[in-house]
Amino acid sequence: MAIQKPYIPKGTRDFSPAEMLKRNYIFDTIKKHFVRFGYQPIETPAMENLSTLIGKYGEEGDKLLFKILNSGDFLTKTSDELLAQRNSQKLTTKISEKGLRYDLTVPFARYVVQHQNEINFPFKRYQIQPVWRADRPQKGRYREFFQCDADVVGTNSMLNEVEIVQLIDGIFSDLKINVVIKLNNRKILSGIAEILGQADKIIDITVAMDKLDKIGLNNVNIELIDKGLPQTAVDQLQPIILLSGNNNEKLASLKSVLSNSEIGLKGVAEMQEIIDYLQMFDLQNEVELDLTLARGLNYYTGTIFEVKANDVQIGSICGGGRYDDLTGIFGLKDVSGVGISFGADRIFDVLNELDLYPKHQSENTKVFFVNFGKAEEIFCLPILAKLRKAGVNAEIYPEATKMKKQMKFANDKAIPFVVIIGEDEMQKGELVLKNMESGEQKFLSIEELLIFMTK
RNA sequence: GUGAUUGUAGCUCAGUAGGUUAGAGCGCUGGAUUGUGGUUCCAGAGGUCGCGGGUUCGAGCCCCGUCUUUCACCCCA
Repeated sequence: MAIQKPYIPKGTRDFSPAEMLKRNYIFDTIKKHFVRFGYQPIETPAMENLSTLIGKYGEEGDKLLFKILNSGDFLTKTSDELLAQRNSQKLTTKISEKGLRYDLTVPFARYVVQHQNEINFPFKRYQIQPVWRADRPQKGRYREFFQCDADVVGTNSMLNEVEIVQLIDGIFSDLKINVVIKLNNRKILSGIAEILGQADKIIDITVAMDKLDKIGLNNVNIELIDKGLPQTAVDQLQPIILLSGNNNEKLASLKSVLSNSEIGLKGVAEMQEIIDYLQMFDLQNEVELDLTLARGLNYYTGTIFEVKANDVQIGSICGGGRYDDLTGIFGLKDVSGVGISFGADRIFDVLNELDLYPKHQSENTKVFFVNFGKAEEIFCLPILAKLRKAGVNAEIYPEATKMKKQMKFANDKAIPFVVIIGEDEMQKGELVLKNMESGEQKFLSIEELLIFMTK
């Protein structure tokens, strides 16, 4: 058989032990904060029924779903007529019934409906799992990536939004990434469209406004005209797009601009409540009310969150919002929820670019024993057992090879301490502990080693 | 999905106008140093030039296809 060069599918990646240490640091940090706010873990299958997924992410999203072929000889059950049509979309529904999940929110909605009688509402759940999108890969964009979601359903309180901002702030402070936390409210956007007399064009308006940073005001206006907005409405929109000042000033202006829009005022009131509450806390990162923030309008109905890293050019690393009726499509009405999703892979890229990882990863081996032979093994193994029992990650080289090779092994593995026990040490009842970073060595008794490694 | 772009040693990259035996740095292996890694010195190993086809006396280099990479748009974490 011909030898084939191994490779992995487009947009996917392998992660080495060193990379996994870094990734687990991210996951552990995020998880720690989720738990601290009372979120509980769930997991859902990698694949869902296509009927669960299709139509939830818009037309674009449907195209990006990975579909799984049915088992068995499905073509024999397909009519010649259908095959002759060569209509991929139509054929797909006959030969594929399952797909890989596209995000964690829709599977969560499905979960809530399916398990509604077991769930204790308000239900706070977190979920850290991979999702798949048949997108064309580019920077910060993969076909398989992890999302870390925290959502709470069954409560309308703005307290949830306040806590989510605290959660975001806590996580990125811990990861040492400087971010700006952007907030907006879909109701405010609706109000703006309403006072412009363009309620039906809300999506076009917000999508265009969202590009302000990227393409500039002129191009935004061109796009608005392009989408059929009258010049008068565009003119009326200008002061809103360019709204400046601090959050309270922005809210005050909005309040007067939106005075004739009930929904708009509701949005302003919600935002005001969140901003007021947040003033009680000493947040590490900037919180900014940004009217040009649009995001997934597919299901968001209230607050919208988005987080951007200040020091790295990459898409948003975290985003979410409130949805009033996510579970409605699965038959459970009036369950409001709000959630946030951390993009672990982009956070990984940001941390790599800024090299913000802690020096020593707690998952790594802390102390390494050089192996000199049988007698030394017998002497060392009980010490290793004691260390491990005390919670110290420890290992011994499995063979009595050249010391140089063993030292290099420990060095390559970034192990901070090496214990050397040969004939001399066994006789004297002491051991040599080498600090691999400073190169310094000292003699210790076994008891002293245990105390040193566990402190 | 649209338009570009990339691929040569484990990694980062040279490779002249198409010419005989494809190079460097880092890494790797061994030695200097049989109880000391990370620094230094010496030596060595390592290549279907992404894959398939074509043009040519001759292709890493030119042409076509394909896969992959990166980027913009769309959209998004």
